[in-house]
Formats: sequence, structure tokens, C-alpha cells
Amino acid sequence: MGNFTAVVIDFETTGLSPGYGDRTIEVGAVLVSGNRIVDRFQSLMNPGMRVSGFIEEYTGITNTMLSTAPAIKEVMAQLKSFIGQHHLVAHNASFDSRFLDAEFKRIDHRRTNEFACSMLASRRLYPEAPNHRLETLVHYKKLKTDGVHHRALADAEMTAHLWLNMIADIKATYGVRDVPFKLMQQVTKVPKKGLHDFLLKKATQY
DNA sequence: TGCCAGGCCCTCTTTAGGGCCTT
Repeated sequence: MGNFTAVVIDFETTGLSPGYGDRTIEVGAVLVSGNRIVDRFQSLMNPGMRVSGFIEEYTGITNTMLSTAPAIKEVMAQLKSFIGQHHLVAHNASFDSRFLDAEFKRIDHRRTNEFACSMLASRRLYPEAPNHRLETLVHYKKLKTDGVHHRALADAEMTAHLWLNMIADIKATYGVRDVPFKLMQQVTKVPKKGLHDFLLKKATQY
């Protein structure tokens, strides 16, 4: 078993809210198939505005680097192709989905792909973790990392490893044979107290 | 021009407030 396929995505942006003018400055995405990463996509994007000193410091992405980067719309067209019809995963997916939808809208495209959130899943599966920031979870679960944080491709890869680790833990702990995207989506929505019984019940269905 | 988020989730809740996550 293990035909799980999804694109794990991460954006670096000029701020927190596309509704107030913030734009994307970098995207990283990895195609996960079965239990491994099989393809990668990464690009900086010129947002047409200066990014703050905070963002330069937080991401290591400077205004100089962005001055020679391709326009956002060009990268979005490539990203649209990379994503295709795959399901999507992100850490705190509400954030990345808002930016993805806002930038897609600017190229007259509307997302139909479903999202699932690794943060919501980790809060249920690893309630004992110190916190549920991506960086903390990577260390807590001893996941593969190159030590880079707050860059899009590195964060997408770490999120992918976290996602695969959660799938493996569900299989090992509950004896669920296969963990499709739909089941992971349900994990992010089931009431926290009901997760244990929910997964025990699923062990007989998958 | 400047405004500056939003969804989840807990609790001393539901006629609400605040911490957690993302940049």
C-alpha cells in the first residue's frame, strides 16, 4: 500500500495578509508520492515592492535578490502546472491557501485542489510536543533537515517529512493499512478528544 | 494615505477573550 500523492507547498511573503496588499516572494513545493519526495519546484518572485527589514532578516531573502527575480505571475503559471490536480498540504494551510488563492486570482485562475493542514494534524497526533511550530516538530520528531528554516523549499521539504511521519505513526499505532489524503483531512477535523476512537475505527476500514 | 489577518481551540465559554500558528 502507499499510493498517497500530494503536493506540499510553502510560501515566503511580504507579510501576513494578502487582503492588505501582502504578496508572495518565494514558493517551494514538493511532490510526495508513496512515502518519498519525487519532484521539487522552487522560485523567488519579484513582488514589485520593497520588503521590510524584518522579512529580510526573517527569511534571508533580500531586496537585492528579489530585484532580479521573475515576476510573480510568471512563477504562478509554472506553479499551476506543477500542482496540477494534486491534493495540497501546508503547515498552517489557512495561511498558504490564502496567498495561493490571491496570487492565482491575479492570473485569472481559481484553485479547486483540496488542502490539508499539517499543523492541525500535528496538534492532534502529537499533543505532547512542546509546541507545533514546524521547526520544533522537526527536532521533536527527529525529521530529516538541512538546518535551513524560513526558506520556501526547505520548509516544504520539512513539512513533507512531517506529513509522511504522521502517516507512518498512524499506521504503526492504530494498524491502519492505508492512510489516504481524505483520512488525513478527517484527522485535522475530528474533535481532539475523539481522535483515538476515530483512528481505531478506521483500522477496520482501510 | 493608511488602515494592517484569520482560523482553530481552550476555558474561569456560548451575551468572550486570548494564545497559537503562518510571514
